Amino acid sequence: MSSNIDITNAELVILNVLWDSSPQLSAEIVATIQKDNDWHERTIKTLLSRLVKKGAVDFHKSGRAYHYFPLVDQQDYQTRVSSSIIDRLFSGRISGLVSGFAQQRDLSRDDVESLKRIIAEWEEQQESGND
Amino acid sequence: MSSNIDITNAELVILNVLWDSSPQLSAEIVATIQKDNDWHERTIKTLLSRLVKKGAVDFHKSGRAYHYFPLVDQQDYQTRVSSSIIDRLFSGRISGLVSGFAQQRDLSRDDVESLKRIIAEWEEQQESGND
DNA sequence: TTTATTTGACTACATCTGTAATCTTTTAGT
DNA sequence: ACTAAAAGATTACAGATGTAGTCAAATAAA
Repeated sequence: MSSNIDITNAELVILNVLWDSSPQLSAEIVATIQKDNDWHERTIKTLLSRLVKKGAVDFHKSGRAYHYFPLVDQQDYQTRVSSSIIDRLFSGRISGLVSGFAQQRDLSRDDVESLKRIIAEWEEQQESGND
Repeated sequence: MSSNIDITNAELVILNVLWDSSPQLSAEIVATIQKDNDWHERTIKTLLSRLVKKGAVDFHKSGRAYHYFPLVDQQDYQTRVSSSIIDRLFSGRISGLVSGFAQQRDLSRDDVESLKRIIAEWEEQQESGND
């Protein structure tokens, strides 16, 4: 329901940093991002501003420092995007996604453990919910 | 490695139709798409042209009829996109995607069966490949 | 208080995307 | 052979996006 905000690929990089830890100063965000991307500081600031303008990020200022934090929930956003991908690319079948992924980039043991747990939970629910 | 072509959301709708069945005449494609979307015929033709221009789709003509077919492999494209999503949204962990999906939109029995099979295959491989 | 500096706000601009209208070519029918 | 119709090719155009430069405001330091 909440926050049907569209986040672009570039903006997502910023959001990921804020989801990882927040609030953060823009200087910190810039530093973090420049470890992996060679984006100009101004570019990062622009993306930050756009995120603020579209309501995905906000800040409170104290003195000259602006502390940024995300307004969109990471889980919400993740499920929204992945649902959309699964629908548009895999006709709504998540197993298609998993099997494709498994073929291309081996699953890790952790992945498999997590998947098992998800399945176990699903099966418990079936027993209680169903007849 | 093959076909690092970028497909936009709108173009993907066209490609899905062609992946479903090909070759198809543009009129057929238009008809199929207009069942679900209310896109103008010209819009659909434009998207088709763009797909041709970027090498994702081709056609052979016989008489006045153009028979379109996809050049990019569906599996390739699926894994490429989903890998990218998993990396950018879930730090490369597919289980995050599955569990988010499972929470929001119940898994089907088929999904669970498929997931089990994928896990079973993975485990077999572990035994043979690993010590 | 004046100034230098830091930080954000505003502006810029080419390319991509969604959405289509018009022009042109080819072919089926007369 | 000519003409109408069908299909694609070309052109259009506003808004989104990636990528930054410049302007302005606020604050810390002198």
